[in-house]
Amino acid sequence: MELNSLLILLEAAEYLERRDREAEHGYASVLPYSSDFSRKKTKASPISRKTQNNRSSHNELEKHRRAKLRLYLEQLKKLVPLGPDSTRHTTLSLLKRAKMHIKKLEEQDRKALNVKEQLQREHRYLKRRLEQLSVSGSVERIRTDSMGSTISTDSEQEVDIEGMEFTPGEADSVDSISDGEEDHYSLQSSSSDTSYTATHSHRLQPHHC
DNA sequence: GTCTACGCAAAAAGACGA
DNA sequence: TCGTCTTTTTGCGTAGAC
Repeated sequence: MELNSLLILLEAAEYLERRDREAEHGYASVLPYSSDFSRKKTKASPISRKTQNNRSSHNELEKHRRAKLRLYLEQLKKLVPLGPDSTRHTTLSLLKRAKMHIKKLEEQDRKALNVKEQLQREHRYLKRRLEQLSVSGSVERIRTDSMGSTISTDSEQEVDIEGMEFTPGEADSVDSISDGEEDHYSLQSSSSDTSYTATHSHRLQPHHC
């Protein structure tokens, strides 16, 4: 359905709601034509054939307009979950439901956006850490090579995880991400030459800039 | 300024369930 | 029968074309 039509229908719903509310409270409804509340139909005077033709064509147009409205309402009915009590729906109840449905979808959208941003932040942080680790890993390798040491291997990298902080939310999401991948964050030396063992099971605590 | 087309709202009439 | 909702008819306002 066209967005414009939906918006029109929602405006109509709000207008009807407002009118109902105000009727309950006993004050005049807000009409688009605020200066012309007392627009009454005058008794028809004898009318010419031309006027009659105009009237009937106008009636016909009005019929088309209502048919279009009905069509939009039918289309809207297919889009809006009506629930089990879908025996009888008035135009007003359908429009109210549509309004609620749209609000619900907007809320879902907002939440999904938050999660997405959170994951993007985590991704950026982990990428940075990976770069840092690969840089410090090669520096360490160069250092140990020049000293002739055999302590460091490719799988042995000291990870500086001090001073890294996650917010509770981020920590949780890291938890969920690293489930079953605990050894990504727990590095253990397996050097056979020495008894050196470095186990880091600390929770990662990144700083946020 | 007039004409025309269009849309909206009010009132009346019709339909329908409790 | 009464209340509520929908449909029909009609008058009015407004924008655009001329």
